[in-house]
Amino acid sequence: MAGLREKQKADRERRILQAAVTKFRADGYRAVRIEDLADMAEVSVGTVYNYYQTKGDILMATVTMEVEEVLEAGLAILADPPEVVDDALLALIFSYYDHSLKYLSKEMWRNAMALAIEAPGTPNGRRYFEMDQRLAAQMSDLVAALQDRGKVRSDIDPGLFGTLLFNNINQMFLEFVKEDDMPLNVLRSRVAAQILPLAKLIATRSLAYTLSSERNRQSDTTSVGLRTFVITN
Amino acid sequence: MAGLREKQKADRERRILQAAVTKFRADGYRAVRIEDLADMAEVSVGTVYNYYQTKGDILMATVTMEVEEVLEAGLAILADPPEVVDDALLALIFSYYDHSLKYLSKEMWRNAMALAIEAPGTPNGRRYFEMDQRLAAQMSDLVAALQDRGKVRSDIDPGLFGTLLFNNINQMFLEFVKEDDMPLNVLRSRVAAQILPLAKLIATRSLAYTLSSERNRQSDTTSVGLRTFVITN
DNA sequence: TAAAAAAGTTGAAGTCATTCATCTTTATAG
DNA sequence: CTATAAAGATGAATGACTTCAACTTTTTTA
Repeated sequence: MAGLREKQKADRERRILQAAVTKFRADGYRAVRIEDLADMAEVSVGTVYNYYQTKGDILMATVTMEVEEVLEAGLAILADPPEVVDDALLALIFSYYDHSLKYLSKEMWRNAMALAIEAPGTPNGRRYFEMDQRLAAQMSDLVAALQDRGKVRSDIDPGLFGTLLFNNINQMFLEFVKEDDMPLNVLRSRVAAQILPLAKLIATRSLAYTLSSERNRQSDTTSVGLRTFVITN
Repeated sequence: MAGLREKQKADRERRILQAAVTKFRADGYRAVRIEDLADMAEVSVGTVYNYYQTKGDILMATVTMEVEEVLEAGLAILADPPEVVDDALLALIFSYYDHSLKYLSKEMWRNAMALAIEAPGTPNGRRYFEMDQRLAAQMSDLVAALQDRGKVRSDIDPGLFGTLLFNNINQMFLEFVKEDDMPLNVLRSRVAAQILPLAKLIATRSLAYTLSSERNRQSDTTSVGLRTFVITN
């Protein structure tokens, strides 16, 4: 089965992708020419195009690689999430962010996002938005898991709330990659500031709460909800 | 003052922009070559580049034109907004949407957005995000105006809430331009579904409400806030 | 194992955005 | 009004992505 030809093909594709990850990060997606990748991968320009349809495809392949790993890491957190809702949500989100620059630079992310918006109907565009959806779904799964354990109120729709969370962190990630100077810890603290009020809103009542009056409960819930709205986005 | 040279320059720039609006809409931003614009404007390729630094600049000039008119139309609504909060917000938002395709096609919007994300630090990128901010500010102004008239609760921060609204309608607009097939009325109804619960949340209490008990008020507010969260984004 | 077919590689050529040295037009000075 | 200077227009040249007809290598057939 694994004939010579198959082996050579797999090897060439691997070398091209490896060259892309290395060069794109080092010199920037824009600055790297297909010829540079071909040279490093020891193939011709034409061969690069036998494996990837466009330069954008090569970028999207690295994005896919990155996101697959991010989803993998997310599974580990889903399997055994922290007890407290705040911690659980932030653990998943921070694991996303911490992985996000493993293969991709900010410049690469910007170009990938631009590509997806520019041509949403192409295979690349669809693929990007499909990955977004898988991430949003994982977020929803976490909310559902927390709900199963009684940590999240039962009147919350995990799918809708997960999507809301994801849209938020995605928007913040966009602002992060837009600013070359912004360090990861600024992103982290901004996200924490936004997520914590939301987490409070969906969490089941604490013991301290249960002891307080019905009227106070309502009042508290209202003010938290409102504050969250104002801070959100 | 208005020497021959000045007149010719203004005329050439006008012709180039006119050619861009026409051709970009008819054939698509991607498909139109600078040479096509030059031919239609009766100048040379080099001259196009004397007036606009890049092809993206020409696109951004049309976006600017569009948004300036949108802001202008928004001012009229701000001057005398509908009485009811729902109506006022939707009037402004729909006026944005209705104008949005006057000069630009969806394909042009996609390319402009992609451009702004890809190169946020360039004059073009900054310009795009600055226009976003002006629109968000107008949204905030409307909320403030409604608040002055006692239609919006005084504990709402108009700036933050306007930005929240804008981020939402902006995201929905992105989804609209991503789908070539989606008609404007689908966008309108999606936005209405999202905005109405928010409007209810910030509107001052109706007479019926004022007559109800404090406990009911809190309860009602909470549930509206929650429902809104679940629907939002 | 040798010939034929299939699969894959190659780099030169095509296309389009962008640049720049040269030429033309307009304004200014004498 | 002529000569000089300043401003601006021009299109051929450059550089990068992408395509494709010709060439090589691998596999299959007999």
